[in-house]
Amino acid sequence: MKSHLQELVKAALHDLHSAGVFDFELPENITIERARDRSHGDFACNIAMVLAKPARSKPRDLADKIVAHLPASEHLAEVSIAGPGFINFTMSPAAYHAVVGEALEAGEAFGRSDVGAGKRVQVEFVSANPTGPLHVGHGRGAAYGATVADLLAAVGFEVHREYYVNDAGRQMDILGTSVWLRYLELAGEELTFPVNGYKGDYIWDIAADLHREHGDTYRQLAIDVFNGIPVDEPAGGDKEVHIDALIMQAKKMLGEEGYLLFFNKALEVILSDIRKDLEEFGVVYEEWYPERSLVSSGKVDEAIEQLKKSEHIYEEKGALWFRSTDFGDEKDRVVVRDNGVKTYFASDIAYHWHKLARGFDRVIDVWGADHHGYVPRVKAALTAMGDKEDADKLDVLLVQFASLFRNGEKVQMSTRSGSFVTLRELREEVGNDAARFFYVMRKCEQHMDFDLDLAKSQSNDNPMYYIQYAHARVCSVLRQLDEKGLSYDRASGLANLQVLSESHEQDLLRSLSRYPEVVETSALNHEPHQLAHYLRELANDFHTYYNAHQFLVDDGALRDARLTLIQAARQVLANGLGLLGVSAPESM
RNA sequence: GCCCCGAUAGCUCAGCUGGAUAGAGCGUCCCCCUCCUAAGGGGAAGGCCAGAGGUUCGAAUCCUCUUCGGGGCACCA
Repeated sequence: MKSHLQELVKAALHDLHSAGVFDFELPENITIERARDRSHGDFACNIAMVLAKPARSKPRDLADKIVAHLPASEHLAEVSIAGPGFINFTMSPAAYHAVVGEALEAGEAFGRSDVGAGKRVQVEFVSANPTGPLHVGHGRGAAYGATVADLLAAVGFEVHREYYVNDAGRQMDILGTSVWLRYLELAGEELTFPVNGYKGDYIWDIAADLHREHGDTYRQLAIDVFNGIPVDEPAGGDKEVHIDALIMQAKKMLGEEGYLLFFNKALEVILSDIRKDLEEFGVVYEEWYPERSLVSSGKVDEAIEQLKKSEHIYEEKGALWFRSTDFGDEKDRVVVRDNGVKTYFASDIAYHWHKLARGFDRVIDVWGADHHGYVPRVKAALTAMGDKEDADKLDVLLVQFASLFRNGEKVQMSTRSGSFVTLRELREEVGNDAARFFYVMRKCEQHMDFDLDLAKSQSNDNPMYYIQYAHARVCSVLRQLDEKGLSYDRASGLANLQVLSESHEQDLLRSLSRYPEVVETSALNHEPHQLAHYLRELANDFHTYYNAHQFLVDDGALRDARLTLIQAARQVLANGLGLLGVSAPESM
């Protein structure tokens, strides 16, 4: 509907332009908005006020001219000029009735569009280090990223969902070493577990597996393992130095093969757990991209070479620095440490550089808001290696923290103790549907209070149940047809939509017609919450209608029309919930 | 100190990228099942859009400053 009106206004403007009324360039985009107030019609256009100045004309006079040049359209019932110079459009009943037919005919495809056709977009999200199970913070990134990706796909983009696996680097070494130490304990050694080691139960599980499979093959005496290792923090030492020394010790005592056994086992177990967790959450990826492959394929070195070519690299205090301040970063960044080890940032530069080389038109990263300081340096690197245009292809969406609330109190989370709330625990407690819905109900830059009790409650307090219930109610009504011995004929329903004269029916039709617009703006703005809010409004329209009128009436034509209308509503509810990764139950 | 995000009804939040009289839900109060699931619906009350300037036909929305929350400022990942 909206795009139709834009075409009409555009045509009128061109008409006026060629008639010589305007001597300036016509605007590319014409804003058409839904009128907030019904008395202003269905849509409003502010173009006359926008162009009043360049046209050296009063807004209302200009509006008069535009209206006079509007092409005729069967979808338009009325056009009027109001207020300071708004052009208000009222759509014809036929325009709304057409939506019902479209929704039923297109089915699951209704609401999809092709505005993104021909464009490839990559969405990278979650990408949590594979050092333990996903926790509730990752959950928000997962739900948000997956929904943004699905929305983009719905409006025609070719979407590539990717998980960057940080399977190289120090954190992974700490993980492998932690598993080995637990293995030693299971083998009967007594030792003091490092403060900085990973302490979760899952580490014990992995160690137990290895001990079962390999017995005491990799056992060493604790006294030997800790011999010469600088003391840990509780003993007055430095926990970082302590753990680094233990890693070196593990590598030395286990040999490359033995060390890799522990390292890879830990990685494999945890990664497959993460993968399973996400799959159960309805989140699937086209690709799991390992950091190790970047290193082994030489892409990290290539990236550093490329940076050197760009002459934004210098050496100082034995380290190699990228002069990111040339591109607006607040300080320069180390790429290769004085010990010759490349930083995580180096991998990340290579990774993002390679992303662009893979030919995506847009690259989206979904990050936790705590990584915001990282954005300027990554963009700086991309600018240095290519140009500003490359850097502009990267969109970093920062997701703020989510706090869980139970019984009105904040649930404390701590990774330190290893007793954090995992995504899996959350899913088991409130269900996948509620988790997916609640995570995207708020826009991503908003801090979120996740109310566990509300997510579980089966009442209209809970917006997800409210929406699902509307869907189930339509299904229930259709089931009653047989029981009541009544018939339904869709063709008759579509042909008789003009009998739907009740205000509740008008409201529902109006809401249904908005759906394609909502999907598009939600997708292009990366704002799934808009869709969530829309669905609540649509469900409200339906419930109100349900309470005010009987659908299974004796009048056949009216019954067919009403059932056709609510089936269109059911389709839109199902499609919208589907895009959010939430099920649309047929009965509740 | 610097950077990012937020501040809208008692509470949790929308507000369609600058539009017409600021909207929902919850909570409070009143009302609606001999009727397709009351897991529902209707109504009332509730606001100096944190504060102060600015930009223009027009500001909750854009800019500056201030105040208060949250997060971040490594040769960690």
